[in-house]
Amino acid sequence: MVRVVPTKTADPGVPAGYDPSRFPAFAVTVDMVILTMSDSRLNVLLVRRGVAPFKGMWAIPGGFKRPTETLDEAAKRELAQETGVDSTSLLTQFGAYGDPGRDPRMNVVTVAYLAVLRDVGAVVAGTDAAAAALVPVSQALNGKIELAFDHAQIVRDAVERVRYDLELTGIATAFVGPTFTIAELRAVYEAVWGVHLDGANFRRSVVTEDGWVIPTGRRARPGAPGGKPAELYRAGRMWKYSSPIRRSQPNERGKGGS
Amino acid sequence: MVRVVPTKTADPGVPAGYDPSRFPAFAVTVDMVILTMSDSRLNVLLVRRGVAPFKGMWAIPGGFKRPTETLDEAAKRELAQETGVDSTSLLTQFGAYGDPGRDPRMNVVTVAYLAVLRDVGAVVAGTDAAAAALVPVSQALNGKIELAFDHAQIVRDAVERVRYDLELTGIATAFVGPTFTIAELRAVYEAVWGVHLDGANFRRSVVTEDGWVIPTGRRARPGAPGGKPAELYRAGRMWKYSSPIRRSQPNERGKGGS
DNA sequence: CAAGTTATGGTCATGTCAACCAGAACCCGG
DNA sequence: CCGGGTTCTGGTTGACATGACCATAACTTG
Repeated sequence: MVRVVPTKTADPGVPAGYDPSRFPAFAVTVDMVILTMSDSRLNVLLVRRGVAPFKGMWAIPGGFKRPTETLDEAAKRELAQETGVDSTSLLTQFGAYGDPGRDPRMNVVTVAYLAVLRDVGAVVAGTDAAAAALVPVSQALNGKIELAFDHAQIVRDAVERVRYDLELTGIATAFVGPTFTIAELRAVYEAVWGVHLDGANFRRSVVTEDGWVIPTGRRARPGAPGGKPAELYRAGRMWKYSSPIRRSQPNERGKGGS
Repeated sequence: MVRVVPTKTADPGVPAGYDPSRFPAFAVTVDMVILTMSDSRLNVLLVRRGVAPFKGMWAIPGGFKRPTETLDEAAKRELAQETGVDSTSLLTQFGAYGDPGRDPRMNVVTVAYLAVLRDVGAVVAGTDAAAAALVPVSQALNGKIELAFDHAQIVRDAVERVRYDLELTGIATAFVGPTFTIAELRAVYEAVWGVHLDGANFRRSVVTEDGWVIPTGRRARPGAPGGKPAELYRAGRMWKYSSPIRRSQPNERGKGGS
């Protein structure tokens, strides 16, 4: 089954029939999937294209990588350009897309980044409404809103990635504000996973995972329907791979996307 | 904290100061980290570079992406070219690398793929020993073997990725032959994670996860030191995210990488 | 003040998993 | 051929995690 192909193994980077000095030229772009929570739903930041191709259509923000910067730097620059947020920690590269013809103008390979932010409603409100908007990911994924290029697939992959990261890392705190209640944190899981979690059990899991959330002495004011005021926490360390809350299908009523 | 940046949001893909029709040109390559198990160690396939830059140094195989093919197709083509193996299922894209200066010749962005194969010793044996080799990843990562470009980092990231995938997917069966014993499968986990797992408990976890391994009636012949002949299995379906064996630090003596 | 709502704390039953033990089936050396 | 060593296989047990559920606290509105 494993055969030997002796030719070319000694010269990586040069496919047969190609002159090493003449390589196909590509444009490299960095595209950002900026996710946020608004009214208990997962939203993505979209911009309306002002130039051809796909002029007037919605797309995720992005831009050309410059030869003098790294991919991460390009992503950070784009994020700051779009939202004014300057934080590198919550930027995650999650995929590269290079299908031929994905950009009708030229050969473009794009590197996709995922950014998780707390409510960026201020950006949309302050900007020309036609230029940028936060839309629920459900609308962007079911075709309600048609996206330019292959951006629908990119958003789909980003959401899938954040679903995993929610379980494997402490990324959930990036969705909420600098101080938050356990219920707000639970709303993140419920929105992203599309499930319903028991409040009491969720709380126990979160507070026993020590170092993740840190209690501030204060309490939040209850909402309209009243209720006991919730304790306020702030984010502690984000760990890699320690799994605070686990996704499970057997119980926990809800959709539980399998 | 969130400020409005009205300029340019309507025109994604065009950084300030750049003419849209004149974008920086990059070469796009696809590099492969081909991992395999040899004598209970995790190995990576390296090739010796025959041309400048880094001529004579070890590197991971790769090549230019062609404008007419997708990234996945380019990876599949490269894998077949290097090993003769033609299987797309075990190819995973895991990262893109575009630091300025990573290739002294020109601006190159590379998309890295991970391939997990059962022993490809035949490939190396059939090739000129100077042209290709299987080396333990430990040697490639601790600097014992110096790699060209930023390939050391790419290999490091690939190993980290496979450590995760081992827990989250059924990729472990890709390391072993078409039929295998539970002990061989356990050796994969032990080598990749650097831990020691209890044989009895491992077996129970594997066989209860139904559909993953399928018993063939046959048994393997014991090795030199004897022992009860082990039952032979073949790989069943590979699932996504169902976690057969879990990584844990508290017990299971060994290094148990944290 | 009563009813409704949310947050928080606790109990309990179940399931999972690591640790451990025992027997089965092979090897080798004497 | 027999006994010790080794590996594989199956079973038991105890600690712990987790889901389901109940009770109380502390707020809201009417």
